[in-house]
Amino acid sequence: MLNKNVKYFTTGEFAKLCKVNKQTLIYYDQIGLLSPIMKDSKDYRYYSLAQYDFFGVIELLKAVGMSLKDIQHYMAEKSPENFLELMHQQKEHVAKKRRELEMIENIIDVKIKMTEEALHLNFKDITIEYFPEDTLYLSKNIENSTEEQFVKAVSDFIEELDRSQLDTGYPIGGITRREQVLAGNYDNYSYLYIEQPHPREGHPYFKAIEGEFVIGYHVGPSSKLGETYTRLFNVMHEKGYELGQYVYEEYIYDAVMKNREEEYVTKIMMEVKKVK
Amino acid sequence: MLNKNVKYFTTGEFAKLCKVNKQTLIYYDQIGLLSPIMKDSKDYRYYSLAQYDFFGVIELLKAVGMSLKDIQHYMAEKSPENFLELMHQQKEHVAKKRRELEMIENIIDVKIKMTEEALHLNFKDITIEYFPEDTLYLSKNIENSTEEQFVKAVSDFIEELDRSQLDTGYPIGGITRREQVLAGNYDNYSYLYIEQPHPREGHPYFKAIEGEFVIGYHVGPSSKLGETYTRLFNVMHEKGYELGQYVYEEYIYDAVMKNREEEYVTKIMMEVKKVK
DNA sequence: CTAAAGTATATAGTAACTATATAGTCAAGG
DNA sequence: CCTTGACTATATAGTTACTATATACTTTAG
Repeated sequence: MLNKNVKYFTTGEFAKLCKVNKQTLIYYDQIGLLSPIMKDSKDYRYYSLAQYDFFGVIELLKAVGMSLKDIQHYMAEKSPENFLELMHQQKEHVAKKRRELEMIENIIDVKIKMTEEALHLNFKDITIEYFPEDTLYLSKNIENSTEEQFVKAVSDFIEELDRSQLDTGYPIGGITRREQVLAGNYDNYSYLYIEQPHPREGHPYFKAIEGEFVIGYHVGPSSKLGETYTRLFNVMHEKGYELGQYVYEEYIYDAVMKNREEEYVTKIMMEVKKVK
Repeated sequence: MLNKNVKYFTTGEFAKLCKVNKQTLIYYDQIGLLSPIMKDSKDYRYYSLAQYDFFGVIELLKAVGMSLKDIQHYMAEKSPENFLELMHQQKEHVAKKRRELEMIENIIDVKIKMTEEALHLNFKDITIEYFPEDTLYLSKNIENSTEEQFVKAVSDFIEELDRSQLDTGYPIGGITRREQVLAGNYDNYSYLYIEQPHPREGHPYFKAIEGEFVIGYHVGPSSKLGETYTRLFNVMHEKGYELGQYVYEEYIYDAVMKNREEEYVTKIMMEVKKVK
């Protein structure tokens, strides 16, 4: 490269150039990945500027997730052809990682939105709110399923979220049919769901109907859900509403809760309509 | 969350759900990061679906680069406020990492382009080519610099490339003034440069002039550059050209070269103009 | 009732550094 | 010339976040 016969860098200088620990260069030398172009009689290491380019390639390959061992193997039989192949592979790989980061950015936005909402929340309030139409991704039907079927359905659902990148950062919720709720079977969900603010083509989505919902929060174990449902029903009747077709339950995000509160909080959203 | 009083997942089931090694869950339990909601008399672990959400947050925080220790510290004093702050920090952080990946994608494209060019190259050929105007980012002037000044200039230049994200994947080259070349001082560069195919605002760029260039390759140590320059001058004169203002030298990328070729290859691009 | 598949603990190994301890080298100032 | 501080070196141990292995107990399917 430049003035390569003129000046060498000591380990310290070269480490500074490469922005790594001096020990890292010594380590790379030890494993034979990048050895100084020259060592003097006192075993002092000297690097050339050309080796900075070489280090740059190591950094690039590391950045795309290759192990030092793999990098070393590649370097052992490098050729323009091999390098091209490697770069084409890694181009794909990096693009995938970038898309993953973009997903994470979306998830973070969702978490922020959800947490901000949670901050202004009083778990004792029961409200009636209008929700616009909302797109949900549903699990297969799990009504009246056995434990095993339920576990399998959950696994499949989560598997599908992963494979199709449908994990939006929203919590996984459960949908219970009106009839089950009225019979007091609050845990007998018909579907699991996850909200999809930006639905994509090619998936069988479910549209939650727009309309009015009675919203309340259940604090405590699900065995006592009945008490909260009773409170919700009371408010519902008072205000002149009757139960719609589905009830939606979501778990309020654990990582957000204050530590000492050991209790679970479940958000309950009941579809309702005015009594005629 | 869902049916939380109904069904627990065994370590194996939960590991499958979370797509991690079973041992990883045991490890998380050991360090107290994520312990099963319940252990039976035989010390079998049982996880709830709510803990899957919790695991998801751990994954998210891991994905943004937090250490398990930091995650643990956060979890020890989690609150909506802390979580919000964390998410806002990490949003920035992730965006930065995404931009880094985007840069890597660009660099990979450049490497592919360069390597494909190198594949069709015969180092013995000397050609005359027309180059359109090209934007370069230059180091400070290093003509007649001492060794120390040179090392400092290189460090500063690379530092600046890093800080301003000007590392495009193109090699770092050197520009020599016509007078130095004619005097045989091929190593006395006036500037270092790196090509900037997508120049950004706010940087003092140098425009390499468009025009015709004599292109040749020097194989071997820079001490023998003179021989190659002589060949280039011969071709230049034969074709009725004279030397322009600057000569550009680039090192042909080491990681691309076949392993057994120990020699350095330098690409030399001489600005030339027709003799009147 | 046995075999396979699952659970547990304990321990060691891994990658890619990173830190520490000890010792030799060199350049600058008194 | 000598000392001091900033370098250099090697050797070894520690770190993180797993991962693998060995051994033993438990559950489940045929």
